[in-house]
Amino acid sequence: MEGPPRFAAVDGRADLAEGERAVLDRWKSTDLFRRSLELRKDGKPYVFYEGPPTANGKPGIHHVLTRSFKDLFPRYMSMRGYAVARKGGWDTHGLPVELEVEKSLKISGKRQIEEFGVARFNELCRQSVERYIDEWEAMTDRLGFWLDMKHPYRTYEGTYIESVWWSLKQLWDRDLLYQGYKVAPYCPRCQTSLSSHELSQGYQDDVVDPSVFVKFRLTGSEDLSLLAWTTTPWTLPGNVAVAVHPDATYVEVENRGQRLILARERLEVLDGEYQITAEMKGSDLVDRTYEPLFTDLPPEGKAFLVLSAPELVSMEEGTGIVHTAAAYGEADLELCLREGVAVRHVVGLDGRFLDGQTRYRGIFVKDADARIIADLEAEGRLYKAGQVRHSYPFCWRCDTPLLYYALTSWFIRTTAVKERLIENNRSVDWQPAHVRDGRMGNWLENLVDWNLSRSRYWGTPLPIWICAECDNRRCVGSAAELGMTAQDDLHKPHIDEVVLTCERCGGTMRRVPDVIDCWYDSGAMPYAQHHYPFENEDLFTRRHPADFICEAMDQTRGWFFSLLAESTLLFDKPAYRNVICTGLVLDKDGRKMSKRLGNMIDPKQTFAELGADATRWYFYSAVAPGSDYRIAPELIRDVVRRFILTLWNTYKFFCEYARLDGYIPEAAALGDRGVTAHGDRPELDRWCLARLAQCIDEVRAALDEYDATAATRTIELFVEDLSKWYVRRSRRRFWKAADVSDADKRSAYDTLYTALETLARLIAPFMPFLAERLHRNLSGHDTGAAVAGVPDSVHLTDYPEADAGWRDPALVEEMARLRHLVEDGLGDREVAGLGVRQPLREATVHGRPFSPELEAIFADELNVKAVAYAAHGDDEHEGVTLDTVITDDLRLEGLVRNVSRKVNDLRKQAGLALDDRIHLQVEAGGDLRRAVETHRDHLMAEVLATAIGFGRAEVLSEWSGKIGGEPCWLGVSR
RNA sequence: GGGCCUUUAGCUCAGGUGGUGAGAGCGCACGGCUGAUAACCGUGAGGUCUGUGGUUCGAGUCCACAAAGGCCCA
Repeated sequence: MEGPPRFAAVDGRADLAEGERAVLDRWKSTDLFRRSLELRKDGKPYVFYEGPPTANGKPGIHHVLTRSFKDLFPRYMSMRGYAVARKGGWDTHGLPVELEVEKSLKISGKRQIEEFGVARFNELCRQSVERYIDEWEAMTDRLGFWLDMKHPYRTYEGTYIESVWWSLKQLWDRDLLYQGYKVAPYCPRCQTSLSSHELSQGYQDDVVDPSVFVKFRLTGSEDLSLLAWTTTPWTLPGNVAVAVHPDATYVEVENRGQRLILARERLEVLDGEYQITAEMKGSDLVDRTYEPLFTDLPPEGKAFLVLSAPELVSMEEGTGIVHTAAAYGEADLELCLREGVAVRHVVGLDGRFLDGQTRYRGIFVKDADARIIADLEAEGRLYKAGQVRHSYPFCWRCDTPLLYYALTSWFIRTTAVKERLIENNRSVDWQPAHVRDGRMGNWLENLVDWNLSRSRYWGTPLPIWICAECDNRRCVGSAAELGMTAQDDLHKPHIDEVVLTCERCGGTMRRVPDVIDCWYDSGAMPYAQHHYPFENEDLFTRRHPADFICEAMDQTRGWFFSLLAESTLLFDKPAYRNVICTGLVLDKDGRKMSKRLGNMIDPKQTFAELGADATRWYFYSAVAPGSDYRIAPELIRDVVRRFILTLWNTYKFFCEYARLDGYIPEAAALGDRGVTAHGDRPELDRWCLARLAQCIDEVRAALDEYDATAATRTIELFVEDLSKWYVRRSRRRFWKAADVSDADKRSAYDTLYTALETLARLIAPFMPFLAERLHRNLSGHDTGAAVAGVPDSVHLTDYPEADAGWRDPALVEEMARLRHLVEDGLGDREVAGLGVRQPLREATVHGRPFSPELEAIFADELNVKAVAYAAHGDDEHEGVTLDTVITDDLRLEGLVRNVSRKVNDLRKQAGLALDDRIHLQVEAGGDLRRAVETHRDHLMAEVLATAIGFGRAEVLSEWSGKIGGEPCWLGVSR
């Protein structure tokens, strides 16, 4: 013994969850997160952006998934010496928040919100977004995710809104912000458009609607008409064009005295006999004009002509000629805007025809269908009318049939920078890689202008004021322009009371009542979280773009896009360089988690039962990023058993023996003996360090490529090798009764210590708690014996770097060969029916000779006295053959080994300590007695006996039975 | 309707640029070993690599189509 134990005793049970809580307490009481930031504050910045969640719902296991990755890389880079600020943030605006509040107030719709009072309503929204903030913080904390939640950005703060206003003003000044039309599903009773989420709730099947075939008479021809089909006759007064497929074949037919044009593929819609009189391409029809069906509200500008629209024309139904009402169909509007065709409404916001539409003025559109059909019939414009059953959307609140209706909206001209967006996206490293040109790339290729405005209440107000007199428009880029500051409440309804004077005519300017899409808020976080450009210009410049972000796959069109778009529009840069998209979290059967199926996993429970480390490790190692995660408690439990406990037990093994022997790792503490020089270590130890070096190299390479899966699997393999080969092969070196100054024992300690100490740092970013426990004890902090300068936390250390002297690929390969040959030999033993306890004379390796040290390992594994080699050709498989002749000597050795095995069992049963010495009593006859006598010294050493007596005696623990066919009694006492 | 992803052993997953008999862990069966750790070692059973075509001397891998499931967008 060299002194008091340097290492604290290690519990047999790892008790992971309890250990994690203790580590958390220590982190808190020693202010560790702050200290870790302080330590690296002069390092090169590594920029991480936190994608803000909305805290109006409880955090789920899928949030744990992304947060695990969000923690990993900042921790890794911090250990690499980078300064990694990690500012938390909350997304606070938006329709989901409003809907939650509506629900809690038991009100619904804009009218009722206005009656309730927008000021009170928005105040409730503000409170509601923090409802679950405690749970979010608790989850984040318990996971070990180091994120500054004390100084988060919130998208509702005045400073944040002001930065957003600044950015919109930038766009305004460059003519990238404009007012236009957008067709949306619209409820005329609630007088609001619906989001796609609301829309999907309101579909009804088997809705009966009219099916109408209408004749559009070509200009300059008495009786030749284009035949078109629609299920919404009320949109016919709004008709401005018809669309054809330019590549399809169209025919002119005579049918029941009428001359019609339709697609050849759609002739089946005709009733009765017909005769084809001409054939043409769709493109031949383009630009032909026709006579309008209704003339009482003529559009101003180009209208009533045939347009080419391959995306609009289906050959599955209808006639191949599509009636186009610009204001009442999304694709219709897009087409008309593209072709410069006039867009005008014939229906008001209440769903009734406008006064100008004299024939149907004031009639609700759906009620006008029958009259319109009758009028067309009377005027000879109807080919036929019937009914169809199809699914049609209704308002989920009031069951009113929804209208597709063009509303005034404000747009960002994202299409103007489409090429830059595509280029910037191409510079991003996506994980998984296919997202870049797949999901994201395709989205960008089909980019449309960003519909920015929402006619709602709880959001960043659109900072545009319009003069009531002269229609002059002004975009405001700061609070100061309004005589306000960022500390004022810039939300509705207060902001709506701010009236400006028109610079042009002196008239009154009022704000457009809309708020903006909350996705724009989230995409503004790189600059708005720092109140740029009003403050922190330097800070923003250094922290843009981000080096790393991570969110779930569904953010492609969400945050991933809003970040990229704003960064490109404002700064012509990508917003992030590396991004990990995680897949979904599914249950074990691949089903989505839902309350209904009862297959939800509560993170709190998982943490309490299995720990955050195991959960994190599962997410890193289970599948490649981007794939879906199937998750169940037993899968995480498997991580504990297979990996964590293996590591824990190796660590425990080391500490137990190191305490017994008084081992101290530091060279300085050992005077002139020092740590074992690399060249003096046995080959097994050099192999262990070579594997360690290989592991470090691979882990660093994987993390540098943001491949957590490869990194964790590499570590798993190393821990397996360490425990199941290095420790297994080295056990006797630790327990042999030699002083720790014994060079071989010292080398074993030095090697295992190095492996474990390095592993603690290697796993620190992945499993911050377990790593901390290992580090604190191995560094001596748990016993107060730490050497000066060794950090009290693993998270203040540097990430491991492989020692060049350790690398030895040839040795790694040679050991792998040895282990394969051992397998082969053990297989042979089984076939021969010879247990491994029975020594054999010789094994013959058909292959290259081993070095003497490896040969000894090989011989010991196979329990053979000697190893011979036989030549074999290069193309043959290497193999082992055994000499299975058992001599008398060999048989006696086998018997002794059986005795020592039994005695060690008795020691364990008697509860003796590892280093307790015993007195052994043996009663046996014949060969067995002879064997014990012959190998007396060997046996005593094996079982730590100070004496062997023959015959029965009073003992602590005893056994009787047969060994090698001979009756035998064994007893152990102190 | 469009885009993308997934499909390999009972389960969870690996299988760069196509190359001799398709892998790991868990589970199962058998055996061995153990002061070897909620163990360990060995052997074995278990696969039409979702299907159908194609390219090729050769396809789990490349191409096309199809099926099932998933995500996003219409």
